[in-house]
Amino acid sequence: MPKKVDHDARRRQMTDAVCRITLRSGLGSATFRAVAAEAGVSVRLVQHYFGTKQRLLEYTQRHVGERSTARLMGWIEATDGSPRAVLEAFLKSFIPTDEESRVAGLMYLALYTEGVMANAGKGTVRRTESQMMESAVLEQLNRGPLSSGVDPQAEALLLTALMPGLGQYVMNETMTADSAFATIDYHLNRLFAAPYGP
Amino acid sequence: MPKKVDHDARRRQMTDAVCRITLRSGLGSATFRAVAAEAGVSVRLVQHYFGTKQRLLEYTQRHVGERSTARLMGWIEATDGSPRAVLEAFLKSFIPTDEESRVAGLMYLALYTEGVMANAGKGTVRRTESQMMESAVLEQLNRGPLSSGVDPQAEALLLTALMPGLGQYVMNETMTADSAFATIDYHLNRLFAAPYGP
DNA sequence: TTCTTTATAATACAAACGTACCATAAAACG
DNA sequence: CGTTTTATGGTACGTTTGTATTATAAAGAA
Repeated sequence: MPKKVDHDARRRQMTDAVCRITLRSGLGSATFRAVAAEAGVSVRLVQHYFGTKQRLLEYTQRHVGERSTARLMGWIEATDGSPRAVLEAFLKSFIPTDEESRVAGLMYLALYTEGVMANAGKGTVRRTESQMMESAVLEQLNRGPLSSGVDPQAEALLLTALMPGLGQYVMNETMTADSAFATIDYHLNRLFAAPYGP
Repeated sequence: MPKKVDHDARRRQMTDAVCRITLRSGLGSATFRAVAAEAGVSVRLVQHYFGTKQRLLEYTQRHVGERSTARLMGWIEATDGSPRAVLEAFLKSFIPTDEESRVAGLMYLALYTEGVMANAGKGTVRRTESQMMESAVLEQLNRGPLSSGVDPQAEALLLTALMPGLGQYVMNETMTADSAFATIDYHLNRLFAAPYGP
């Protein structure tokens, strides 16, 4: 048998190439040939590890998602565990602050758009991610003391819709990451009751 | 000289074809040949009126934008002119409710993504639209009596980032248009002070 | 009518794409 | 050692793309 190789690492090497190319010149430029050249391997090898292009993109999406999740977990574990702090970390993880999170955001936008477009008329869309996000937000909201007049359910929906937009505005430099953070802080301040009463 | 023809109407006929195709099977499927077939004309004619594909997409983006603007103006003129009502109409115009606005939203997403990707590393992005939106929102917020603790500037930023997200969630059927409307109403209620005091 | 300009058409072409096919080297296992 | 399995490479094929080329019909101007 041939030299034993870490398939997952090899795949990651190529999906990383997909990310770099997409970041540089768009998802449409991530062809088999370009990916192979960027990863420093032959075209045949990309075929060997992914077979079809659709699977190449599926793996890319998964890898990007895994990194973002790991990133989020790190942020959350660095908090004191209070509902306000956990929620803040969760929300702020959607704001790109360095190259890695910028790549993740751009890849998500590109792949999400592709998916929405492909299933535009078919009624087959992924709503699991946003639903998971919504329930995670709701869970934290239900823990903490909220200001009067705050509807946790409505706020969870609102925050779930707000975060991608904030992230994208930071990505295309409409606003800085700091002002996105400030916006999150501002809104959370209006949501949570002060420790000594509303 | 040949028969006189309304160039703009002819172009619109073809950009409409681009929209229908994009809605059905993605922007990538909007090739010259597909657009020509969908519009019922020859490929050469599409070339004649747009020359290059980039210009075809530019015109499509402009036409979609014009329709959305007209749609928004109609909504606003149907209000009583109060800051709360104008802002509500403005925000709700981002929620797709019929086929036309659905198309507009999808086209915007597709073309916006294409644009973000193309200029990802170049620092050349269009931030004019969202800045115009932000100042329009701010203008209305500054008119009306706001609840205590509301920062108009921060809220304008927040609403500007929220609307595309809400619109997209309605588009991919994560939520219904009615719950998006309810979310907007809920948030505006927390923003504006009641007529008889906070 | 005749001419000239423009709308429209059919098709050709080079490039790029995803994928299939054929070949080779090397390493684990008997 | 030899065999077999697998990673890897080079390349060819058919399709589709955007665009260029050439040609024709028709309608206003003279």
